[in-house]
Amino acid sequence: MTRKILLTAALPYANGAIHLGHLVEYIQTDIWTRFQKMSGHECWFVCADDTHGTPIMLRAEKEGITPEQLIERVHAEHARDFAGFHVAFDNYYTTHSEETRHYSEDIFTKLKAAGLIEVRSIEQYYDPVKLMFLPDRFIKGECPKCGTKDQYGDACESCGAAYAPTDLKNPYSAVSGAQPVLKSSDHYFFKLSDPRCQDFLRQWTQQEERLQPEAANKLQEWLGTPGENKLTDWDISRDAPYFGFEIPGAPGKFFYVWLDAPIGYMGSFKNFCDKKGLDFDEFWGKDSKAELYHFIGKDILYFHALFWPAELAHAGYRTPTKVFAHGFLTVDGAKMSKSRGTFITAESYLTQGLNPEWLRYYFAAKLNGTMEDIDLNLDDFTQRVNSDLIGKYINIASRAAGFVAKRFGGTLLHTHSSERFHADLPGVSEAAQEIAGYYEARDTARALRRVMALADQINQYVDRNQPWVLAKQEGQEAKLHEVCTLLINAFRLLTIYLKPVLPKLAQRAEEFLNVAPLHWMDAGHLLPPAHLINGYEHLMQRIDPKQIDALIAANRESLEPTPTQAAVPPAPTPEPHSPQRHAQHQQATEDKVQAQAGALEPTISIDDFSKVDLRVARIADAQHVEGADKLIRLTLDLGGETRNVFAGIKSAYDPAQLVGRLTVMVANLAPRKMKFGLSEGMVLAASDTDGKSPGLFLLSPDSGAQPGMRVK
RNA sequence: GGUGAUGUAGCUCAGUCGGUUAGAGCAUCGGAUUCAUAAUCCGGGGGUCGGUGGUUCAAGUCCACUCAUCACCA
Repeated sequence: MTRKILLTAALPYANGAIHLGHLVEYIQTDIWTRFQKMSGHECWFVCADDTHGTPIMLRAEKEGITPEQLIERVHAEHARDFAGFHVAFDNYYTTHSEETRHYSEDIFTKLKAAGLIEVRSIEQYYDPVKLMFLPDRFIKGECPKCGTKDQYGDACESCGAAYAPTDLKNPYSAVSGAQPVLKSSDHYFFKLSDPRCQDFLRQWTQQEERLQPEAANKLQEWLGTPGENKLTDWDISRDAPYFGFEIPGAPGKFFYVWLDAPIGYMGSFKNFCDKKGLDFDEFWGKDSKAELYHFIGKDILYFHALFWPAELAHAGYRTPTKVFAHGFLTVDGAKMSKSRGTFITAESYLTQGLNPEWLRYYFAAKLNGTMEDIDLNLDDFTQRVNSDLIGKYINIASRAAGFVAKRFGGTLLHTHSSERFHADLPGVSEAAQEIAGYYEARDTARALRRVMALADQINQYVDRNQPWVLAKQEGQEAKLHEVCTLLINAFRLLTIYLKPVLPKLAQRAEEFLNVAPLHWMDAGHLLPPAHLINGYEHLMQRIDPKQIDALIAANRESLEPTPTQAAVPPAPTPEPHSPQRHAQHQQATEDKVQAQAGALEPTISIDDFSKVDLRVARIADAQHVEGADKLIRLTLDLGGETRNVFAGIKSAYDPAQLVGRLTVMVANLAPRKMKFGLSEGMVLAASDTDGKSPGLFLLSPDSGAQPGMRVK
């Protein structure tokens, strides 16, 4: 029976490069798609760039381009990276499309008609300089719990406390540095707390095989017991300025990016239907019989297993058949790290000349359909790929091909060899069904273990029959021909089993075997008698450990700010939103630790330190410097003495907001003549050591300090 | 802090309903082999199954506690 299947992978955010962490998901989904297509089902795999939200808007602004230009450029980069790893989407679209707008408005309107949308006034931090409301991740300040400075508005990276941005002490805007003010505004909410949603989700999430058991547990936790009403309403609007879709009938209000992101699945598929002449409603209509699967990272389970099905169900659409969540990727047992060179982008992997199918194979060998994290162990990666793919699988073709070409003119045995095959290599063709079951269950690790066990069995067969001995013996021609024919057939079967994982290699193998593209069904028969194969060319190179070293080195080097990067400071870490954001967040935390621990200056004595005369200074005046890009002219009051200092802090501070505040300066620094005048000292400010993380932060003494006090 | 997971050989992982002496691949050591781009085959060594306690005729598996790691807490 032909199934109708629609698959999605999570939408990557149009604000950064695809990296190895992303690829876990796209490769996993691609393997499943290819398996279903090979099995003869009607299967479509759609995805899109997730293009809306504050981070995109600000990033474009910093680059001096429009958001549309930014997302178009990133779309091309993403599409290139995915193609490079043989991730074969049927449609790779964008959420910034008329289709996605249409379904966003449609779903919103229907939810509103159902009484599930409510307008409520909420108070939020507002940046008075930038004239915009600030998302949590764009407000920084001191952790209300442990006092650590420069923490984001949602959680403390030092003590792990979670809180509201309004809880932060001494908050400031990560966009302008200004102190935010509280301002109220009307927001639209999706009433997830409505009994209809709670009841629906309680039933939907616990349905058999809807979610993985671990995920269902997690949902149970979020939902609470019946009557507990743990779900709260979801804020789905954002105020202008915002890059996204304006809400119909609500000027200046936009759909929150997380509302239209999953709707982008529909938008992409609608766009595909229009190009292909497919019936959209057959897949998304309320009574659709088609299967709909979302592959996601475990971090966005909340959105896909709560908001999304609740929205769909109450807007008159079908809900997902299943949601498959996977874990995160670690490299050598640790979070990906730029300083260690393990934050590896898809692009660098490819430009370093590594074969994408190595990674596809390794990920597949690790993925088992659960939410567990998977580790890319670089030594294991090298050994496993070399041993499994080259030593075991490809070697089978290589061992037989020479004899077939030299002794039999490339022709296989002229008689049917099926009986002999099943007797000498029992189970090799029968394993097709078992392996298919593992693929279906997304347990590719088990599927590949099974395939490699078959490869071992086949290599043992070679050693038992010693074709190189037969080749030298009189009258053993027929036996040699038979052994080689069996081997070529065995190789063909393994190629079928590996094809979802290794599409490109399988294609080359098909050329060698001189056969049409292989389908799963083809495992049911062998090559015909007297089949002619082509000359063997080595199908895949081994991984040279030096290539891995070079890859790590290249990704470590990329930390050095290039001219382009220096001109375009990266945006603050955006709101948690997608696997990519999660990874960025991980990496930011990790690098902070690395910078502190790794890049310290050599030890100095207390006497050395005493030579630096640090003083508390009051900023008496601050002025823009005509003709200077980075400088602000500060007049510093040292309690009786004033100094003129040029500080390179224009990127982070507005002169007006500096006047009156206290800071710390080096009072005995040799005066320096600058283009704009004499600078008599320097003020102290913190910034990221590698210039990668944004922001520049002037030091301030605690209250009570007076201008002129010595800092020691 | 609460919750959900994970912890088995040097590394990466299997281990079903509790049931023989806990398995595989890789790595390592010894041997064989030379068709195959040093690829293959045979064999050996390597484990207090995170820890403690309990249930049981029997625990990697079930229970309690505990330690470590990861994630989530909208």
